[in-house]
Amino acid sequence: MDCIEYSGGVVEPGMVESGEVSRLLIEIGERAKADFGAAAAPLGIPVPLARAILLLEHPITMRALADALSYDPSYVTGLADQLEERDLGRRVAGRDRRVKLLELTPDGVALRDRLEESVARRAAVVHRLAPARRAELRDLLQELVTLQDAD
Amino acid sequence: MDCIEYSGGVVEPGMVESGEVSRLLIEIGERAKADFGAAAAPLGIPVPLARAILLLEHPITMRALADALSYDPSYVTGLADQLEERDLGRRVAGRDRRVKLLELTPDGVALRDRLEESVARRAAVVHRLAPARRAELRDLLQELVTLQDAD
DNA sequence: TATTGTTATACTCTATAACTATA
DNA sequence: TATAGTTATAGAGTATAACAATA
Repeated sequence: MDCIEYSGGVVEPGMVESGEVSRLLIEIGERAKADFGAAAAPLGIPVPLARAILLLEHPITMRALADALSYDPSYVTGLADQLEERDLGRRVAGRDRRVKLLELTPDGVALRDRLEESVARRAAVVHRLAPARRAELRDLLQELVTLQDAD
Repeated sequence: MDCIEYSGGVVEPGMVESGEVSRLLIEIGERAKADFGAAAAPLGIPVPLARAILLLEHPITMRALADALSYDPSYVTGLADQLEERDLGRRVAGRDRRVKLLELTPDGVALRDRLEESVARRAAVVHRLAPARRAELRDLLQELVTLQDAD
């Protein structure tokens, strides 16, 4: 037969590799986050705020930002507060008066550029891969995001 | 010319993609961790402990475990305590009497099997990928880990 | 009734610093 | 002197629950 016996039951082929891939994604995600933090720290920006800033290329709903970052909306309220305190971003009213759009100030845009550059320069984990392999990886990750967002 | 101008300076080709890949790795890593947590929660195991258990296929030094998990050794002390409290693992003396090996008890091994099965089954993020693509991804991630461990 | 965002709060995760014991 | 592990503690990160306003 084509299945694998486990003490807990029977698993379809392909599932075991899924577990392996999950473990690797978590492990490498942690390392990537460490690199990312090291790139953002000199600019005085903690990781969650830096992640938000990079997503603010266009104005975006607080809720949409929460979804994109996989954060609870209540946490995004705090991030938006920090952006305003630092004059990096502001809330603007949407047409539906329940929603608030978040957008970067000129200072925020400038910081975002510096952040992008710093992150790209210090992406130690990724930088070791040969360019062609890096492109393959980007395509796979992009596919993964797209597949999940389709739900 | 072959370079890209940034407000902060000039960046070599390939670096920008590195930043993009870093961002994707963090984003997907978070989603993978959420799936992982959902798989471990029914077994009563928090994420950091679950990650440790999956790495304990063979007895391993506390320091080696810390490195593999990218945790500070002081944090691994706490994880080892939790394993012992739950009778899932124990510390055993090494030949060098400074080091302690961590190994799973029979209960720990049983739990590890169930954990592996549950994680594989509920790896929602990864499961959407076609098997061939999944294999490519695994190879790339494995390459990434190997490259970094070579330092 | 469902959705957006906010507040207050508490919990989980993780590192730092100072220490002990062994090498 | 350098390395493995521990202790105590503090800080960052994140979610939960209850709520207000709008749809």
